[in-house]
Amino acid sequence: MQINMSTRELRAFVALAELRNFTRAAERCHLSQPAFSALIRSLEEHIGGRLFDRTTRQVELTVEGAGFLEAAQRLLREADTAVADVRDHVARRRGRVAIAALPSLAAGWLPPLLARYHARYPDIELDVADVLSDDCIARVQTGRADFALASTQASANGLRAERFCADSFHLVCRDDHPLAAQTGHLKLSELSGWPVIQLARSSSVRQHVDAALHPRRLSSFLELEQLSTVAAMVREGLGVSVVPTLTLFHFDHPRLRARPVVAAGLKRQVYLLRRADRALSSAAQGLYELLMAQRPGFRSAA
Amino acid sequence: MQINMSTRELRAFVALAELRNFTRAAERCHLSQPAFSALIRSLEEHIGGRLFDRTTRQVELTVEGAGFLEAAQRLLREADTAVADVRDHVARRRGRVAIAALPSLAAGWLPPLLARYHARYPDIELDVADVLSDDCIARVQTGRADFALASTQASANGLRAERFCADSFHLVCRDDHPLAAQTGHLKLSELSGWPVIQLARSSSVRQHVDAALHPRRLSSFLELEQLSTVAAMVREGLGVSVVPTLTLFHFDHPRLRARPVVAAGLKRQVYLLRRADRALSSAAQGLYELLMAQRPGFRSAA
DNA sequence: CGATCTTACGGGATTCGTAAACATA
DNA sequence: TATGTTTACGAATCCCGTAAGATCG
Repeated sequence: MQINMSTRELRAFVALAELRNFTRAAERCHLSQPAFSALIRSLEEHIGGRLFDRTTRQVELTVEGAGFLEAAQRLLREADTAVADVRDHVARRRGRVAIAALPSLAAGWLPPLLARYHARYPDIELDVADVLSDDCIARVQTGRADFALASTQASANGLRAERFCADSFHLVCRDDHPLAAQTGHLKLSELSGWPVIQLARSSSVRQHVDAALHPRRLSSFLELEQLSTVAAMVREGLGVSVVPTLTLFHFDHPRLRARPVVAAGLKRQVYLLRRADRALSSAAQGLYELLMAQRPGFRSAA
Repeated sequence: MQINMSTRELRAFVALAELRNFTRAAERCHLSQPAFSALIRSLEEHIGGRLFDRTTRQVELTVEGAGFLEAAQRLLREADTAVADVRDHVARRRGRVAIAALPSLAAGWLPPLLARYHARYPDIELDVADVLSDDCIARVQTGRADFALASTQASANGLRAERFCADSFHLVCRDDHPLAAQTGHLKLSELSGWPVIQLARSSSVRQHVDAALHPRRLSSFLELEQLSTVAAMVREGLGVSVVPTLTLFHFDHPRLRARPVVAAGLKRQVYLLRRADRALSSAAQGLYELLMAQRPGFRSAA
């Protein structure tokens, strides 16, 4: 037979067991003494036996009550920590957020936002996977990431996608390059003939550029994996490159110039992907809200 | 901040977490669905955050709620076992009784009563110390025995004594002994001249006999520790002895005769000793009541 | 006789169930 | 539209505090 028992009853029981005095135990529980007495009596009735031997002058635990005291104290401790735990998680005093983001976002735009999040919730563990789109999706699907910022929509597969931001592209070249002679927008056609340093075909950046040019192709003589390497090559004058605006921080150098590129369809959409069947944890929700409030192109690129 | 939380709230939470459906979870808790809904809401308010993400069509644990679920299930398990434990002890389904009793009582009169107690409460552990009075007292004082049957009053020392029974004495001798020629009561004076086999001076039996005779003394030529040895010696015709009535079972033999002894003050009082500051456990109380109901000389010597 | 627990009882808060409103697939 | 949750609300219950009563040292 299962009983209804409240922490208040247990606290009353423990107080009386420790103080051996109804009046003082009632005070500790912020109850009138008769109310406290009734509480103890009801607990004893529920349990089906005396927990205390009492006269008007003396209150003592029964042998059975002494056994219950240990259990009651342990139960109270555990109940308190259980509640404190969930409160901590809800209040973001503890917890963990795991996200996945394209390297181009993870390296440039994300860090200052993560810093702000960490300053606000210093005891939340952060796990950022700077991986390509496919891995981003896999991590969200398997629950290893709470959400992801990637450039594929992937609306199927139990994921929910919402548009996060749109990233345009820039030409980057050295200041002594002919294309650096002008400022302002650049048409893709102006690139023809110039050697272009590109990223590997597996990267979403490269795929966007290729798709925008189709069926034309840039004259590429060098393919690299990392944008930072691309920047170094451009600095050496080996060629120019076309990169998303959000990655321009890689090319922040006195001798490098950037010009926006205009081309139909040359726009990289970034989506925020999350599981459709699961709500975000409080900690993840906090990061989500911060990212959404600071999404590039909507208010201020942080 | 400590919260009031009841097992009913926890059970409701666990039911909803498992069934993911308010209506069915309410049924399991024997509540109307709106009442159940209010219960969950109040639990969430106390905790300060959502435990479930719910629409009218879907109920899912939040990440925080999932963490709380484990704690809630553990808490319920422990609360149930704690209550079951104390109930078992109160109901004498489990427990332990330790008593101390004079060897003369422990060997003859006590065993059938213990057997009855054990038949009634088979899962109560029994611990009987068949020791002399001083040890009986010490065991009760130190808590190693719940109560004791001994022949010293020992009203001081934090013990409470109540008269248990009075034991008279018998002469025992072999059928060919002159004292066996008569039946009926025997005066102590009739013993003079006959060799008497006695117990050691440390035994309460011997002390009673000596006190009753004072300042006379029996002609003792043989002192023994155990009554069973006394019986063997008497059977051999080495002498007679004077022993408490309750120990006559040692002398139950075809060739042995027993005659009641009349003498002023030759009466052994047996007291039940218990700690004054402590009530008996339920298990001990059960044995106490059985022993009191069956005390020798008050109704029937079992 | 004084300190302390229990009982009695009226008032207030809590909680229940029914019924209606609301929301989502 | 059907299923299922929330809101509204009157009623029953529970629980508290004051005051009187009982009990033990």
